[in-house]
Parts: sequence; structure tokens; C-alpha cells
Amino acid sequence: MAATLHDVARLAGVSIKTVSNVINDYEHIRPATRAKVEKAIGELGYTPNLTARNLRSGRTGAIALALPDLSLAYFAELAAQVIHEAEAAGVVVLVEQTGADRERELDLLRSSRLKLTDGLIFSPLGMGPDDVAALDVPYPLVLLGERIFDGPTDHVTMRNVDAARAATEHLIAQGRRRIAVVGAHEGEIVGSAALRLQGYREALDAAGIEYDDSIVGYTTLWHRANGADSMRDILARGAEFDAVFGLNDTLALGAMRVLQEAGLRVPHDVSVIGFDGLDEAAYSIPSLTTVDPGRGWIAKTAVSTLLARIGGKADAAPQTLFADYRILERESSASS
Amino acid sequence: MAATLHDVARLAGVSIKTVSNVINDYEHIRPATRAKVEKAIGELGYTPNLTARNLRSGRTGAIALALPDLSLAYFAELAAQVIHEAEAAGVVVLVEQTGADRERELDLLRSSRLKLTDGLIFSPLGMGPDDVAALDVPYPLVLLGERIFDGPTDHVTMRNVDAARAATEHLIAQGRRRIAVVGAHEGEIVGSAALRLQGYREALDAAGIEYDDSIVGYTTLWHRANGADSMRDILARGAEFDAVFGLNDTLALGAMRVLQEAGLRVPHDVSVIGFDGLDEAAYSIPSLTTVDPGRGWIAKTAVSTLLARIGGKADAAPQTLFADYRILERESSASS
DNA sequence: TTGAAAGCGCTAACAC
DNA sequence: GTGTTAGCGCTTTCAA
Repeated sequence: MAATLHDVARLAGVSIKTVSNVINDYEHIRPATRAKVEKAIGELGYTPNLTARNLRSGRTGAIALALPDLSLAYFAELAAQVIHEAEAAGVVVLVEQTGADRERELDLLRSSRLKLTDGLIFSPLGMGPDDVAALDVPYPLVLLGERIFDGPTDHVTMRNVDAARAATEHLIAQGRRRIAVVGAHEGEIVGSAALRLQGYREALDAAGIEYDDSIVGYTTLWHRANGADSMRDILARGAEFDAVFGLNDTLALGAMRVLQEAGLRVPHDVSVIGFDGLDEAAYSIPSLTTVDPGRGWIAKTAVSTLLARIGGKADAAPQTLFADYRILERESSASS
Repeated sequence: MAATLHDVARLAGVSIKTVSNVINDYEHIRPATRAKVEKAIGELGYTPNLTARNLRSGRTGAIALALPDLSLAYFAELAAQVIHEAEAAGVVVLVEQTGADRERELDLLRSSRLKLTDGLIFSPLGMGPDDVAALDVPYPLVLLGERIFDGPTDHVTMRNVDAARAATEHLIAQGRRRIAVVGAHEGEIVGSAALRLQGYREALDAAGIEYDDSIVGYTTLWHRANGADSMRDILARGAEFDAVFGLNDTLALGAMRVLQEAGLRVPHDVSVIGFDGLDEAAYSIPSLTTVDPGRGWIAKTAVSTLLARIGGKADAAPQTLFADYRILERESSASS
């Protein structure tokens, strides 16, 4: 059995309060006493029981991060940054995967497993606006992803519409007029796909280009294979295009592969842009132009916002915070 | 303030023991009593305080997973699988990143942050055999990665040497004799790089091919950029080669890009194989032949082994468990 | 079948 | 400066 405060106190010949004082760096302790206690701690290999401390203090020093799936590169990179920021702030992170499944997301919000943490950073993907009531939870909550809810919580998000419009404008500026889209979601109104598609349409409108559904590819998921399938589908329709906007990088990379298999040159015949600013987009052939939606800032801000709530700012009005985006110009959209 | 057992007991007009019985599905409760209690629970929105329960029971229902960095695809996919398996077993996972830094790894092992968990699955990268003593920790520990220690803990690992030899033999079977290596670690004896390089040399020896250091590229890290740099370095030396063994997939993908930039055709001029069985290796151009080292099995086995230790098998002798590997043959090494 | 009470290990009033 | 003590919310003997 591990040593407790009592054991240390007995060995050192002091009271447990004194030991507690030493552990918590209380100032006014006689050096000799401190030395005695530290010796006893060393001998017993004592370490504080955090569970007991947490029960007493009402804090756990842990936060939860819930996201669809770590094997999706975007979420893996996001998680890496959140954990990094949390560590810098002295808290640990419990990671939950929801599989982008609405039921599992709703379950998680109610789950008592979260009792092990002081708050939650939540990136939902399956829930819709109808589920907004589920966000009214009795613990600090910061939402990531689309602002599809006008919910009662803080929200850290990206400028999807603006960034997607900028991406499309970038292609138009290269002289492209027939811009295909890969990864649209059929009938969606509120998710990332819908918002990015909206930005795309806004850019077309502004440039006087007509929207053409025959060069828009639909998928359900955003894996590489879906990007490839979606691209093959568009090619099979026979419609002409001179550029592709992948609604995320993974889709764009899958699409780029199919283009090259089909003998089309990127960017000469077809210019390609993605979205997310993944590390790997810099290392494809050709390297992929993409939009960095400000993921690093989002991670940092999510952690600091959550910790501020935990630290007592419970009553302040919920805020929505937007990250700045940036186009990362690479070979796949170089002027030809 | 959240409701407690006492509040529920008072409202229901019973003792807290009775409430506790209801919550823990104790069998012998009069239906009327149960109903009363459940009504009170519902009215107060009571949920058990896990911290208190943990303090009492000595268990937390959480395990820790420590790995170098989630933004490395291999570890992201590993973490996804570990969390998945843990969830199936009813425990949550706290993820720590060590950055492959020896000091941080040693700190972590001693850290009291782990007190929040019942045990640790640990994938070290910076520690060496000299640090084996640090593994003698007072909590259940399962090691992943190289078996560089003959330590006091369970170890779930892959057959690095055998799998690397099989990878090399695969290239030799295609008629390749000048097989370059990307990602070796200078002077390393015990890590993945060294073991895989050893398997490579064993395959050469068995085939009567002489080892040639001029076609072995060294890196420190295993990011895509390192694979690219390492490949450029080998090309710059001017030595001839007809195949490349990337010591992991990320390196191989980076190397493949450089080969193609240099005008070399894969697999016609140069055959390429990687190691790790990453999802994305299936979607590169050409798709990358790789070795699946059994990551799924490793995740599952690590979780079940740790939980068995936590569940009382504390005294059993430490085991070392090896995953089976498998060559995934794809375009980058197709017969030409 | 239900109640009373001890105590998990710690913190923080409060006393000396 | 240091000691005493009352809980944090729960589980779990032991009695009733």
C-alpha cells in the first residue's frame, strides 16, 4: 500500500498538517522541520493521492477532449495541439472518440465519465441544431467546429464561409472558371461541407460564374478514398473542369491521385486546392495549396477559454471566437 | 451545487445506504423503496461523484497512454485504436505526449499526474537501456515499442527484425539487389531504426548481397521531410540503387516524392517499401507497399494486459507479447 | 430489507 | 510554527 500523509507524519514525528504544509510549499516552516519531513517523504517514497486532493478541492486537474476520430489527420493534429496547450497550463487531457455518431455524442454529454474532469472541449459532428438543448450541461463546455447552434456555450471556430470563398477566389484569380468541388454533403445545411460550399458559391457569384452541379462531387465521409471516389465520379460524368476545390485536404489528396491516374497534369490541366492546412499537404506531389483555418490558435484558445470558465468565470456571457485563416500557396495551384 | 447521496436520501426519506444500493443495482430492495429513490434522483438530477467513489474504491476507471506525438500518423492511429479498445472495456484514456524526449519520459513515469489513472500504457522513444530502473514503478505499466529493456514490466511489441527482413526479402524477390535505406539512426543500437536495419542486413546476408553504407540515408526524426531529405542526400552521393526501404511509411512517402521529382519511375526504376501499415500508404501515387506490424492487435493486447494487471494479476511474471506482421503488397513494388 | 457509522487521503479552519 | 479536527461524497461492514 502506498504511503499516506499519516505515515509520513508518524515517521517524521510531526502532525499531518506540517507534512501538508511542506508539500504545498507553505512559507513559514522551520528549516529543520522541513528537512525532517522531506527525509521521511523520501524514505517512504510518498506521493500525494490526487483523488483525495480532488475530492477535497472539487477540481480534478483534467479536462476532456471529445472528437470524432483520432485517425483523421485533422483531429489528430488538433488533439496534439490541445494536449500541448493543456500541459503548458498544467492540466491533463482525457480523449474520447465519438465516431461522429449523433447518439454517441449525446451520450457523451450526459455521461458521468466526464465527472473525472473539470470541463469538456467538444467537437461534435453528428449532432444537429435540434440537439441544442443537450448542450445545456452542468459543467464547463467549449464547442469546436461549426457554429450550428446558438447554444449556451463558448464556441471557438473558424471562418468557414470566408475561407472557402478565399480558396475559390484564389483559383479564379489563376484564370480558372470551371471549378469542381469534391466532398459536398447531400442536403446538408449547417455543417462544414455546407458552409464551405456556400463560400464557394459566393465566390462564383461575385465573379459572375454560374454554379454547375455536374462538377460537384458528393461523399458521406471525408477520407482519402472518398476524395478519390468523388473525383472518379465527376470524371465519369464527362463534364469539363479546370480546377478542383477539395473541401478538406484529405479529399483533395485523394482527388489529386485520381486526376494524375487519369493523365491530367496538376496544376497545368487542373489546379487543386484543399482545406485544413495539414502537415502532409506540404509533402504530396505536387505539394497541395490549402487553407490553414487557424488550427493552432483554435487549440490554444479552446484550452484557455475552458480554463477561464473552470476558474470561475461561470456567469459571463458565452462568447464565439473566430480564428483567422490563411491561404498556403503551393505547387498544385501554381500559375501555368 | 450538485446533489449528493444525502440530498437524495433526505428527499426520498430513506438512508444514504439505500440510495447507494439503488445506484449500485443491489438486488434486494423493495420495489416501492426503489421507486421512491429513483424519483428523488430524477428530481434532483443526481449523478454520482466519481472522485469520491474513486477515493473510496481505490480505482479511477481511467488509464493513461503516453506516446511521443499524436501528430505522427503512426501514433495517432495507435491512440485511436487504444481508446477504442479501452472504451469497449469501460475505461477512459488520458493521453500524454512526451515529444520523444528522454527527460520528459522519465518525468512522466514519476509524475503524480498519473495518480488520476489506474495504470499506464507507455511508448517510450527517448529512454535507453540505462533507464531501465525508472520502469520499476508502483503502478501497473505496459510497455509498447522496442524491447530495449529487460525490464520488470509487461511488453507488447512487434517483430521488428523479422518484419524488416521480410520487407527486404520482398524487394530481393523482385530482383532488386541495390536496396537503399531511408531513416537509419546514426550509432543507434536498440531502437526501431536499429532493429529494422538489422533485419535489412540479415536479408542481404542471406541473399549474398554486400551491405553498402553509401546507399543508407540517416535522419534524426521520422517525419515526411526527413524521408525527403534523406533520399535527396542519397541521390546526391551518386551511388546507384534500384529499390528503397523506408524504415517507416512516412519516410518512404517523403522519399518517393523525391524520387519522382528526380525523374525516377516507381516501381519501374526504383521499387519502394515502407513500414507501419498506415492508412495513407494505400492512397499515395503509386500506392505504397508496406509492412503492417500488427498495430491493431498491439492496441487491443496492451489494453487487455494492462486491465488484467489492474484487476489483480499483480504478481504474475511479466510477459512479452509479439504481434504478427504482414506484407501489404501494393503498386510501389509491383514486378516490372 | 434498511440504517448507522467508519473511513478512503487530503485540505483548511481554527486553536495553541 | 505547528497541531487538531471537521468534512469532501462515497462504499461498506455491521446491526437492527
